[in-house]
Amino acid sequence: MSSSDKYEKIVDLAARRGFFWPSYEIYGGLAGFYDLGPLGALLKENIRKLWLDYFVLKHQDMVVLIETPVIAPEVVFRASGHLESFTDPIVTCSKCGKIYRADHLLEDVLGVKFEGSGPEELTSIIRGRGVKCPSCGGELEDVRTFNLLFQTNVGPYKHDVAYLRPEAAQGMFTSFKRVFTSMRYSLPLGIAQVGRVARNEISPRQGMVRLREFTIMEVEFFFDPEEPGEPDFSRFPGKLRILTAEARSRGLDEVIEVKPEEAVAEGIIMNKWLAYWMSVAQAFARELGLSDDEVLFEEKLPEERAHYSRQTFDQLVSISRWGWVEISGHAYRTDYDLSRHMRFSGEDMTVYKELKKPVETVTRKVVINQELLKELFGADAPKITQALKNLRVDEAEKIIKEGGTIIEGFKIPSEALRIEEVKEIARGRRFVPHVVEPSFGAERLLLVVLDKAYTEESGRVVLKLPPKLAPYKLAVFPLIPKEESLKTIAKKIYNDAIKAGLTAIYDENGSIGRRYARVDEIGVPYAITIDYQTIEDNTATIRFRDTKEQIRIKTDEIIKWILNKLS
RNA sequence: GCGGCGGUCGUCUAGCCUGGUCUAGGACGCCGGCCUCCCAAGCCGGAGAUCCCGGGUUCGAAUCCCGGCCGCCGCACCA
Repeated sequence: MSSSDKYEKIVDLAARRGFFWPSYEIYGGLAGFYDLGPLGALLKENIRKLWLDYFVLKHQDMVVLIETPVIAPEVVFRASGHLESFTDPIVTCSKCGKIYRADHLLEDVLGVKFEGSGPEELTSIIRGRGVKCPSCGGELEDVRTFNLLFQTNVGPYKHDVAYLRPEAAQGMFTSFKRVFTSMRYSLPLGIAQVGRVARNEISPRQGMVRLREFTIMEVEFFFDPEEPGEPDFSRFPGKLRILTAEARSRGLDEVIEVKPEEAVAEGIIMNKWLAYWMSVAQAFARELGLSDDEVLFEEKLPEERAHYSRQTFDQLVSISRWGWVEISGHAYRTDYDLSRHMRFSGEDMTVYKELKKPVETVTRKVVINQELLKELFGADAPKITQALKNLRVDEAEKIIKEGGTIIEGFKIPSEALRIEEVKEIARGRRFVPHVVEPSFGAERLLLVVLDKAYTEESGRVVLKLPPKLAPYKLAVFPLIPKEESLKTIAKKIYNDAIKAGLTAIYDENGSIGRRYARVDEIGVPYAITIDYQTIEDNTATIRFRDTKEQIRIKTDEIIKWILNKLS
């Protein structure tokens, strides 16, 4: 089975059995949009729960979950930098149809920087300099902007422009103060969110891998850059496989294996919290059915990084058809976002931290002898004071040493200035927290999970999903459906399973083999069969999806047994 | 966005070149019945197709032509 075949089969299975399919199919579909079916919705929910466990609940002493809107006013994305950095000026060749980044094209041709120029400006430069398509020499069309943000309006007035968020992060930044105060002012603090985001990709292909609307699972982790605290690396042990930007820029694909704390010590990962959350991401991937050697952290090159990031690692996983696919991004966003929101909103986003010991600092200050100036210059004194006010200590010292100076035609004696030492006691300090961000795409994880779980056994599909992720946990079958007593017992077990909070399937249709095959195909890990022996001794068989083995167990212990297996 | 190829029951497909015999055939799956105490068994019956959408040519279009949508491949794009 080739890699492409396998992908085709997964997509086929997904549509046939109800994991996912292209949206709006009855109207011909819409590129970049997918529906999740009954099984897909359950699977995604289980992935979300697992993520929540790893990134929030296991860290609930420092990470909290919030929810913010999908739509945000324009100013948020002006502050975040997305309106600038998410908008590309592009120009199309009217002859061959090739599309170029207009500013990059002009940079290449004319050797001058044009970043930040508007489309009209760029168009007139193209016309004025007679720039042609570098590929075919054809005439270029007018420059247009392409923005990956989806635009909309709030309320009836067209000028109230708003955008659909391309990441959940901005909600965490704009509500940082609220969350921080409600969490009693403690750092480090992670704010997590699961939500829909939208990116107007120019040309989404790759099916479920690149969507125009998807679910992001994100943590913005805030910490004090000077005293970041110590992550407990022993919680998620193991090595990370890293492909550094340095190696990539030299054209190498040497993957190094290091413990996260060593990667920090060796300067490979810039920040210890960034490294810590990467180790959590690795452990999370393991639970999704990925072995450590199937996961790779690729450091992005400076030109590949988002505008807000100082260092970024993509967590890559190899799947059939598409090869290495990014399942999460790990960015060191520094204080970029909070500082920008401070500037645009005027809100103080700094955090106050008391020093363990107040620090006494001695600073030297320039003191102006106002009395003397008044005496000497009378009404002109304020003008001179104004001029002297901005002197630095070293400049004032020089004037004193040189016995005075001349300002605006007035001779200033050295006695007009003196240097004083001032003691200041600092009890705390204010700073803008720094942020590292682990960010996952839920639908991609769903595809990765299916890809890893998909197997075929003599022409039959067996979806070997980790039981925790399986949409349905058990199936219950009466061996001989026309036998009422078997049906009654089977239905009772099915109802007990539902009462216990499990997802279960009851099926009495077709031969037993067919029923097993049906549930294997959708990854049900345990199948319970009620046979004549059940009537005699109250035992039923549990059949395992992956091994086809069966064990016998008391019917009233089945639910407990399964719950135990899933915990 | 550009170029190439493609789109027929849930799925895979026959038919398209060479228009009518297509009220669109088959297989698998699905549903009902019979049979069967354990891995897609068999038999009987049934439901299921806007032939991707729109327009054109023609007496007549799944079939030929044009436009669109969607998918795949290449180029471009992908913070």
